Amino acid sequence: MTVARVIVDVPSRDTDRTFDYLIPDRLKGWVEVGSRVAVPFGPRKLQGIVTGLAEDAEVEYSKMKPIEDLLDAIPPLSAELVELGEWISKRWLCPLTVALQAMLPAALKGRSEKYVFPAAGADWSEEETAQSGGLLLALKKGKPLKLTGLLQQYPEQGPLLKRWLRQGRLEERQRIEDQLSVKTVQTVFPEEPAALLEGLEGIPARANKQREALRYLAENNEPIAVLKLTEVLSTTSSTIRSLADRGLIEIRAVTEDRDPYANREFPASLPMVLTPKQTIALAPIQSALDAGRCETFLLHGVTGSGKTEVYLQAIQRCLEFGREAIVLVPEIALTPQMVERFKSRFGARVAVLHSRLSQGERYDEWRKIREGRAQVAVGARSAIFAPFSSIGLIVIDEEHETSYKQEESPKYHARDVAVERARLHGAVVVLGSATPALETYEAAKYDGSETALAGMKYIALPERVANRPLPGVEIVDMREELKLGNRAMFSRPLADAIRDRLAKKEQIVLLLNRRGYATFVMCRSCGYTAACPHCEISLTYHRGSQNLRCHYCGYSEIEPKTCPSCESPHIRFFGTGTQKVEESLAETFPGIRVIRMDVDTTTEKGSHEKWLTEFRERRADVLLGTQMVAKGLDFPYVTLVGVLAADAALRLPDFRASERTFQLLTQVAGRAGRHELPGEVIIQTYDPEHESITSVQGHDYNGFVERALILRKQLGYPPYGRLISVTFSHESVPMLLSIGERFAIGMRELAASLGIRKDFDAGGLAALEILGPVSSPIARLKDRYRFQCMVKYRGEVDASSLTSKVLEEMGDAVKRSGVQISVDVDPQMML
DNA sequence: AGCACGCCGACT
DNA sequence: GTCGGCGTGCTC
Repeated sequence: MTVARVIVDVPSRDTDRTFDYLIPDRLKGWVEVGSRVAVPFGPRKLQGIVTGLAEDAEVEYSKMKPIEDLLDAIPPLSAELVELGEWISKRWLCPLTVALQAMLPAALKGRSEKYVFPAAGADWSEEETAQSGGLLLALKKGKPLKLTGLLQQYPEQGPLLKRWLRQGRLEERQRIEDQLSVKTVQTVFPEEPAALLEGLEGIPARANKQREALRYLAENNEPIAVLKLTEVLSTTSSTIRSLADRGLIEIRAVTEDRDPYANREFPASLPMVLTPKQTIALAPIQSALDAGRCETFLLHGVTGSGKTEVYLQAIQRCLEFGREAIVLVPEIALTPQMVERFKSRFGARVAVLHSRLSQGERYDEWRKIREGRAQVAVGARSAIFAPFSSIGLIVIDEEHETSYKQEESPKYHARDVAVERARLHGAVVVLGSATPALETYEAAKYDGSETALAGMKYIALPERVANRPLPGVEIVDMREELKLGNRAMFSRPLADAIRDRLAKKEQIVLLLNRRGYATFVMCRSCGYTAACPHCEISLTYHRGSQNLRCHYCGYSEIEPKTCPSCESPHIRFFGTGTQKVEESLAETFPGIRVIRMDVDTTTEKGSHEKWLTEFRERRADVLLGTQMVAKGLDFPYVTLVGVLAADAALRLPDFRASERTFQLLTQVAGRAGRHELPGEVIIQTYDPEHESITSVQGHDYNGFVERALILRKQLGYPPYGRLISVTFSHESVPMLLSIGERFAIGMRELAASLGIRKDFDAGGLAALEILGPVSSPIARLKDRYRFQCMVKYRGEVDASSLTSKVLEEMGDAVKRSGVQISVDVDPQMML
């Protein structure tokens, strides 16, 4: 007898295993690995995913319950994606259901809903019916009604409802419901014109609208949406329905895709002639595709070197073999401009997945992929789970971007998932960047790398297309500016350059590197700084709402007029926000047209695109923003890039701070002079000697990275050592410390018992080290104190499974203590 | 994660 | 006596 192994959708350690269910006869042959099912689980009903079919059950038959329902005719996940999910859950230590859930579009995250029904055989007296004030009548109609809805509609009847439920005269039944279904449109299918004209005779003389409709349909003899038809004829749907009753037309519900790009045209584009360098870069990728070899390439190409065209032609090749391709792009760079390049080349074969689509739109794009109507998926991080069946190529553009690591569970890195998924499909991976992550670069350049990326091939694209030069970079020492008496936000060289571009009607991109430099409030008399009462974080000033807000928990308070501590009126807002820069620009350069892009101006759907279009059409002189102006934009008239506060993020307590700064500066510098007009970059800093800044000047990626790698090796940081951070949080510190200590001791003991000693390799790196517990960089969050342990280990140690073993052993004690534990394997942000 | 079961305090 | 507080344990 076949049973289904099911992972139920309960994200906890206790339930992170399969449960066996009988497959009822009516579902035989339909339930497959990857099927989404509704199953009874204890007293409730849950959604689950079938991860296996087996002949023998793990539990005795009497205990086993049948699957109650199959939620989709075609399984939303393939066996391959289920396998990938299992790999993710092991690699990043999360419950399997969390990994599987991440692969489903939000529309399929079924929720269990409860409905109230009259129980079979129950009846009510007339008096009771009257007493219920209509509630009972509504229930007896048989429509599913939710308890919460009933309470809202009949607020007086709470006690009555409760009594009848308790007496069993009313009962609750659960259903698993999708958050949304396929969109359908009522559509008119007319008969042949001749039949329609014949039908005219049978229509009463006074039914003018029906005649009109018939004549219209005889002339335009094709299916049309009911809504559209009523609009064209300025009539109502009852007219149309009458025609249907006469059998002259048929009305059917037709599924319709919500195409987010429906109103846009994409002129077809043909493959461009590659430069000799591009041809050389493409060759090894193509030969791997031709031979069906499963290989990973790092395509290291400077900004403006034409990486995208290389991707496009590799995809072309992949499609010629009848295989599919996934392209990952950082969310922020997934602009219409980017999408257009893919749509122009591959037309309707492209599906686009990103977070600015509505849930419904995303579901439709997802279905296009699963049903084989699209062969290319372009999207942000989660597009790596696109439900293709035969992937030939996975491209990750700007592979160094931190947004490829998901910060919530499952805390996966799309780059690592891509390599694993490619392995399962025998596909080629291309990682592209002007500033590859150190991990990637090391794996591509050196044999014997121990990272998950080891064995990668390195391809360089060191020149811009058409021999365009990389922009000149000038570094301005802001301390000198101060000495010369310039206390403004803009140094003299930058101000001069801005004036020059305004005169020439060229465009400017200004980057305010604001990470670690948030606008905080400080009293100049006593040094008081406004901090969140729930988190150990300074509050950020928001001018629009005139309040102070905590970016972590959302707490807000009104801006203080005097210092809450010493009552001095000299309380000031420090730091430089984009708003302040905008004001300063307006003062310094009267008449300047500025587009400001930051979280405040781009939250609205579509606003991001709107601003960029406006800038492209040269309706503004300056594009001012944070990180988001640095990524992937390509505007021909931008000839000046200015960076304010280049060093702001350098002092963050994160070993990747200088790598990040270098990458950001190089990327933003790359926005200048990408077309005919040459570009110039001016970087303002208080730390002009810092390597991450000076290296940008010489466009010296390799030099910067080689030096950075030496440092990483000395300190045992990635890519040489690897990290797992384990964060403990609780309202009380002693509890935290005791659990944290137990974890650290548990890890050391387990490692020792397995013969993993704190022995050092040739580079002086310990095989496994447990640091902490120490207070987290964010010491308190939402009223919970936070401590963390860092597991630092060499690649050959399977520290993930050690960690998971120790945490499992501690399970009961942890549960009783109420301490929350969060594990981050390969953390990208140390904050 | 829920949800039931179970064992203790403050009310009709 | 009973309503309801939340500790503990299970879910095929």
